[in-house]
Amino acid sequence: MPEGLVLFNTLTAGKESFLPPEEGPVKVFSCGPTVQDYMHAGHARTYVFYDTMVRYLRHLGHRVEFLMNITDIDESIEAAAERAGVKAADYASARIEAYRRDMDGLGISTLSGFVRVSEYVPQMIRLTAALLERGYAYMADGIVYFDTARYPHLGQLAHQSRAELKLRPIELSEHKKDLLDFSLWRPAPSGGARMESPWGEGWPGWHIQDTAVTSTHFGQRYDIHGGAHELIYPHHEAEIAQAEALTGVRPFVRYWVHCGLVKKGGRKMSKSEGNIVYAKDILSRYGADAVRLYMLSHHYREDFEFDEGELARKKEAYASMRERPLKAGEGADAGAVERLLSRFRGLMNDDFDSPRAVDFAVRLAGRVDGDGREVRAEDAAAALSVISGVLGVNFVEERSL
RNA sequence: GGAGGGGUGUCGGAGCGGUUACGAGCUCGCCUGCAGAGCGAGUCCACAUGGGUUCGAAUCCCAUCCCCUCCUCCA
Repeated sequence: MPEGLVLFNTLTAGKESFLPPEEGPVKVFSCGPTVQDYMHAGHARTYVFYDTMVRYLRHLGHRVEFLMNITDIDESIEAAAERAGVKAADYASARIEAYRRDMDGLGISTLSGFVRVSEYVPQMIRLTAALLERGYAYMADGIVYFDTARYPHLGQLAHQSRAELKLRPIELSEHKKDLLDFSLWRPAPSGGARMESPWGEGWPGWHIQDTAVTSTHFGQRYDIHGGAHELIYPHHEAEIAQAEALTGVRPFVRYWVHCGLVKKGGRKMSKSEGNIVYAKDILSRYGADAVRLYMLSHHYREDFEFDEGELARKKEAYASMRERPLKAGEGADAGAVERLLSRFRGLMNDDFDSPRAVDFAVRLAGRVDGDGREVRAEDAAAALSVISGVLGVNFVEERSL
């Protein structure tokens, strides 16, 4: 087992050793939700994973800033608000509150910022203006487009050439110079809220929203960008193009860490498929510990079928484990505890192998180590107390003061 | 075309170099007025294919075949 954390980087399509930045905290950004509806199990999986990733990085001693955006400007929100007969802004605010409740319910406690993109419109306008000024963008039919022909590295994340990318054109329009160009600013849709800009009242493009948030808080480069792998193209590809065109700093993000999707009925869970299971429902039925245990028992890069029976079994397993809880207390042998934790780290260091780490924790709760050898209750409890903090699952009963 | 994940006994599903995982189903037995539940035993030690490394591979390496997911918006 190689020393230190190794993670899979989509950009290089391979596992790499994680090297922290030369100075300052590890800066982590993950794509957050568009608040058109409540959080579903797929979102929950994603957020639980990145939360765990950040907990683990902190456990390793890194200082981490973890930022997530909330997309609260979107046609789907306007549409949902109209169906509900309320104003879009009110609708978005209510859904954001619901999201915060679900995030809390899931034990996602690592965020240093969970920000609404609508508060970053001035930055989006500034970035768009700068791209226009430097010739990386142009106007056509009232829309400001990013000129992908000017950026030579498009496709680096998806590992595809421009020709291959063109097989899947985005944002169809006859006014674009190139099939691959994407919008930075466009006129407001009818009935939608309007935002002032030098190019008329309108809306920011999707991709510039995240770039505005991260450039504000993280500057020209940051360390880890997360999100599900469905976002690689065009979203993440566009983010890279915008940022690097503007700053010339490559790579814009050092490690791209994409997670897999949750499926239901063989297809990815999504509103349009109509196969959604809401996070709030599984939380109330099974509890945060069981839900996290279930999510983390699948490796983050793996797509998996949402199986409620399996989740129910996790709940039972967790409940029976808690019937005779280990109590964190005195009498632990520091050396033995450290050996157990180093074993745990060995697992997590291999591209965040949470399924095996969870298995290890469950065994430890039964006072058995990874080799099936018995562990003293005091040592197991002390190690589990730390592991609980990393996985966000309570395996021990903390001593009440 | 690209990327990721897989191919294990009837099914589901572990396994990460060396003791039959486990669960479900099925079969038989015990129990029972019958059925079920429960208990016990069994379901011939299975791992996509072909090579290789090794004293030893489902587990590591190479090649091949097949399956699933994702690549408009989307976590």
